[in-house]
Amino acid sequence: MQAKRPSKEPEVVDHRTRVGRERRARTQSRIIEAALHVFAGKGPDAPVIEDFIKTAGVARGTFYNYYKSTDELLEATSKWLEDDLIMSIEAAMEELNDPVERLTTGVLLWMKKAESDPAWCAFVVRVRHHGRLVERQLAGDLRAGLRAGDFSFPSLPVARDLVIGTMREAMSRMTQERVPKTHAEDVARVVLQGLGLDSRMVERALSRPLPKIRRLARSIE
Amino acid sequence: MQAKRPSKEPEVVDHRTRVGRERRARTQSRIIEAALHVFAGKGPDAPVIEDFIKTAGVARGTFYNYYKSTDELLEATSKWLEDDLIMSIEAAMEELNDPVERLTTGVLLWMKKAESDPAWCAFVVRVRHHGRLVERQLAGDLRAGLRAGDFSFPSLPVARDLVIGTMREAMSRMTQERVPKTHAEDVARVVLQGLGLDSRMVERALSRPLPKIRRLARSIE
Amino acid sequence: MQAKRPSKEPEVVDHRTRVGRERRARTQSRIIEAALHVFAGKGPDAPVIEDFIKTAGVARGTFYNYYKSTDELLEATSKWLEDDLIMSIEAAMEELNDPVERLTTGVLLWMKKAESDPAWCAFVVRVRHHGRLVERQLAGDLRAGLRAGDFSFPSLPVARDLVIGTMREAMSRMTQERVPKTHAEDVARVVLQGLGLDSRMVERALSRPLPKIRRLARSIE
Amino acid sequence: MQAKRPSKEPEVVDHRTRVGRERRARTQSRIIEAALHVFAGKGPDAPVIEDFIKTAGVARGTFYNYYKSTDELLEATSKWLEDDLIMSIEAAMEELNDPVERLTTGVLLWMKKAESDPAWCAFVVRVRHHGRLVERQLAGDLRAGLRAGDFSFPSLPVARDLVIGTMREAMSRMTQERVPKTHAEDVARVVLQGLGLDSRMVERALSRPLPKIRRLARSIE
DNA sequence: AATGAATGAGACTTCATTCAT
DNA sequence: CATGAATGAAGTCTCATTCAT
Repeated sequence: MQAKRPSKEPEVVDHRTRVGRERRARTQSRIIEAALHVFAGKGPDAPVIEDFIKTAGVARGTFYNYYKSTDELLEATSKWLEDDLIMSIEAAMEELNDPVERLTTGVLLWMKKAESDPAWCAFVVRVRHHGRLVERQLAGDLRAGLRAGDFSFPSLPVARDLVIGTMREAMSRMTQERVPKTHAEDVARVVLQGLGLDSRMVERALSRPLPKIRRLARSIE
Repeated sequence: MQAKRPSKEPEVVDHRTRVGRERRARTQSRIIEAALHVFAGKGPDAPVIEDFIKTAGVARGTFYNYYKSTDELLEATSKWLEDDLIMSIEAAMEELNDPVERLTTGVLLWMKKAESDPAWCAFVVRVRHHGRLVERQLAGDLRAGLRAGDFSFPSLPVARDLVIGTMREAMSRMTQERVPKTHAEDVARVVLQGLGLDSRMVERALSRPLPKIRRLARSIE
Repeated sequence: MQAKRPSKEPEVVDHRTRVGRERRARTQSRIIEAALHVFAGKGPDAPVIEDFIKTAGVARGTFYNYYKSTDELLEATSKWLEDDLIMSIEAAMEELNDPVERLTTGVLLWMKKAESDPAWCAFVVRVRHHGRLVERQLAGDLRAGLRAGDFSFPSLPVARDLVIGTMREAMSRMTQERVPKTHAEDVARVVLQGLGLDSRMVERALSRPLPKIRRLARSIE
Repeated sequence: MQAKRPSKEPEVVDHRTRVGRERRARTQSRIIEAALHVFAGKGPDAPVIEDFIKTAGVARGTFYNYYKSTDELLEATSKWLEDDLIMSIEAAMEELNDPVERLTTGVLLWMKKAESDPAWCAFVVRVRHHGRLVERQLAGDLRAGLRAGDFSFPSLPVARDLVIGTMREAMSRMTQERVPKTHAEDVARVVLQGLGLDSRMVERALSRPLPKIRRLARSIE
């Protein structure tokens, strides 16, 4: 009650502001989601603005209200995907400590996600994007597993190439042909073998139940 | 002097024709070699005609005397590289029969070539080109090694992903950072491990001397 | 308190209407004042709506509540400036009759105003605006001075070019470099000389005290 | 005769090169000449690429083979005009030494040129372009005339404003209305008066015959 | 009135392709 | 064949204008 100000104004402004912000957020989502599909289908270089706006159903100018170039949009899409990833995979792995278990779980969840979310899979394959976080965690697990004597490989970078490279190719095939149900497991198996894990430990690692992840598929239609 | 050469060519070739033909061959070489570097540097999509003609030092119109589009040039460059590869690696492997030995040798020679020919390496990485021949031979060796009981992996396609993917990543890193002298060997080691080869056999396979190959580096400067 | 003002406005104005009207007037002022600065800085063609609304701190749509185009805004700004000018210079000259005195006073006051109001100066220079009134009065004074035998020049239009042109260039320089305190006087001197005024009369004209003007600087900050 | 080289090639190349260069020069001329008219008509800001290419009769892409922006074209056009000016006016004045004579001649020739070349006149008025050279020469003459005691004005910059400003306004009017035959002379007269030149000297300066100039009108149609 | 997101016409710019020499 | 100027379709980008809230 301290002020007599004609409290109509602030209300109105707030309402308008809120509505505007909501609309803005919705449009931005539509563009990013369109971008995900477009990039997944055509790669990072081929798409033209037309592709995005037609897919998103917005006007040419609207695009530029949000992004100055396709590069910027690519960046934003990658970032968005990474956030999504953190919500699904990274979070689930937080509680795991054993490097072998972590690595196994990581590969399995990643491949499962690729299966359940073809757009995400295609995007990662074509744009060759994977965040810093993934690389850092992978490097940590590899190093720890090596020290613990579980792994046996000649150098960290090459071990990393094995893990990343195999998964990439495996995902690449997923965008082109049907893969068997055991695909994720198969990939994990050769990767663990390649890292020099004892075959009994491979079996044990693969027999453990997977932790639940918050959502496997993104909500975008 | 012009008369004595083994002359697969038809005999009656007057001076002007010969000069023309040689010039033609020379110009085409310049364009292809330029293309190799350009594609290696910018990938398959980004380059524009300007890039090729500037690098090759020819006129705009000259380009179209040889290729109708950058796609056709990419095709030609790939083909040329494949011929080159056959002359260096495939030939050397013709005499080997044991699948483990063949696979080991193949990986090692491939990585050595990548080391000694950065443009080739960059091209393969960026353009993601590798010929049918390579895939076919690889598939054959994997199948044979599996049947022979040397290898142990859950499926042929995944084994292929392991080999190709690991090498690709390893080559990709070669275009960006310096790698140790043992790089080729390191890569071969994790790949063989990943295929389930017994560790003693891995050592034995890696200790064999490499066959000579006709030339490691292409002649273009 | 609201009741007592001289109230040219119609009497029965309820509170809401009055608030609205005041707000309207306030918004319009903000836009016009912003426009003055923007036009002064960028000239009449370069500015875009964005410039005006950002400077005025209003929303895009608000602009169109007042003006349909930047041209209309330019017109309005010019008009506003002219009104301002009448309140400052024209009014002060109403009482003068001698053409030489009027012309001298006009030039001096005009240049003084340019000194004291850089935005106005820049606007006049860049937009090349000066109202009809000024031209008419100038023409009258020139003709009268010529008839009276004080001036001596070959033609009215050329005399007008001398006066207007010299002042414009002098003002243009004021927007770019510092000018001495005597600038206004210096300009008046060469102009009077150019009009063929006898040198003793030039001195006499310049020694007369300037009439006061209502305000030299406009009230906008 | 010194060399046996198959002197066909150099010939051919030379011919082609020469033809190409000639065509290039011709196209560039067409663009510049079009630009002169377009800028003269619309000022420096309003024109769009379309205006130039339509006037010049060249394709859109051709424009960009020569200039990256309308600004660059404006620059080039100004430069070209300046070269033209040097060939017509500056050259004719080289032999004159007396500052009064030089200044009188300069003003007269300039105004004559403006009369005989409306496009040039309009360009100078709208674009407000005049080269450094003109300013420098003008400053020199004003200073010399002041020292010699012929001129009498309060400051060099203001004298310059008088000369430049008066001529600009006079030229501006020439683009809008018809001016009498004596226009050039009239302008010179008030300018000289304004600089404080004694009236008898004004008459004498104006009675001297004008030097011939190489060409008054440019050759472009 | 005021707001600001959305719009699309119209500008700019690139670049593959043609063609006369 | 080689040359490189000219071309114009296809893309990018800006900005005046509309409109629901």
